[in-house]
Amino acid sequence: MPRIRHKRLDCSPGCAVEATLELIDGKWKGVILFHLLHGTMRFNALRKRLPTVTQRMLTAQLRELEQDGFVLRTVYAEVPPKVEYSLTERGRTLEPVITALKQWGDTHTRFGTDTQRETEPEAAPAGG
Amino acid sequence: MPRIRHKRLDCSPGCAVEATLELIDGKWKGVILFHLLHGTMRFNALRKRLPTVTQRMLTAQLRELEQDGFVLRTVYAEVPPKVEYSLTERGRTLEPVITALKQWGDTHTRFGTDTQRETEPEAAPAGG
DNA sequence: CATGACGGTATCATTTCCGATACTATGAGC
DNA sequence: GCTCATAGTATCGGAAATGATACCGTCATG
Repeated sequence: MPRIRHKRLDCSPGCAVEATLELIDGKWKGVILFHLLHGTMRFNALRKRLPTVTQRMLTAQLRELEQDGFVLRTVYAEVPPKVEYSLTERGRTLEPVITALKQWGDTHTRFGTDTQRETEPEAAPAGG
Repeated sequence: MPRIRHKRLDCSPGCAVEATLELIDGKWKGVILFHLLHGTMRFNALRKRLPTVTQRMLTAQLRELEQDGFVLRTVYAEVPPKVEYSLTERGRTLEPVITALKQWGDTHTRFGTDTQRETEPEAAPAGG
């Protein structure tokens, strides 16, 4: 259970902030939750949304999210395998949080573009 | 700069979510921001609010927050030293985010009590 | 001189995170 | 038998985060 970072959340009232942060932290959870907010997705569909995540990591994050009761994992007895991920009711309660996170990012970071404009020289680090 | 976790935020629209998360992540940033929302605080005052944080960590988190433009560090030329931390305007823009985090925590975790009150047998799945 | 208060900094060791790669299982198609 | 597709799992190694502890600098007090 690598998700436990605080043995004791001794942080007075602000504690609730940390408690929440701890649950949705983890490098990919935020985005996963965000995508799942829009509907059920299969494992590989999720992977396509997260181009740089490894299979191992995606699985790990999904498991933790499942453990925390945020996502539901549905396995279909088919071949090839089919596994769907969706939010539980508890997972949906995170919507305002994810939304706040998204909105802030949209307004205050350079990632606030839903529709990538190809006319923008985004990442163009001179390689030499 | 230890706070960079994603080399590339290739996560489609949800990217903004991660971008924001990255800035307020860091084990203590959330709580620090929360406390600073209520007003300027001195270093040791902050420490008292975070009983389990080490001096080293608190300093580190504060520096990152400062680097990211969220907090303002004011040093007074006195002895013994006096350093005050307060939110910048940019820092205040995080208020809705912190609030959403706090509210979710208040409602869905056992830390939702300003005045410790364990009369709430929260539905704890994964009973370990 | 020694101690205390305040706010740090430096160093060391451990824990945890995360990526790369390889292996598993099954039915379809050739 | 070989390859493809899907969804994982197992193992190894390097990087980053975090904790513990000791040391720094200054003025006041005794």
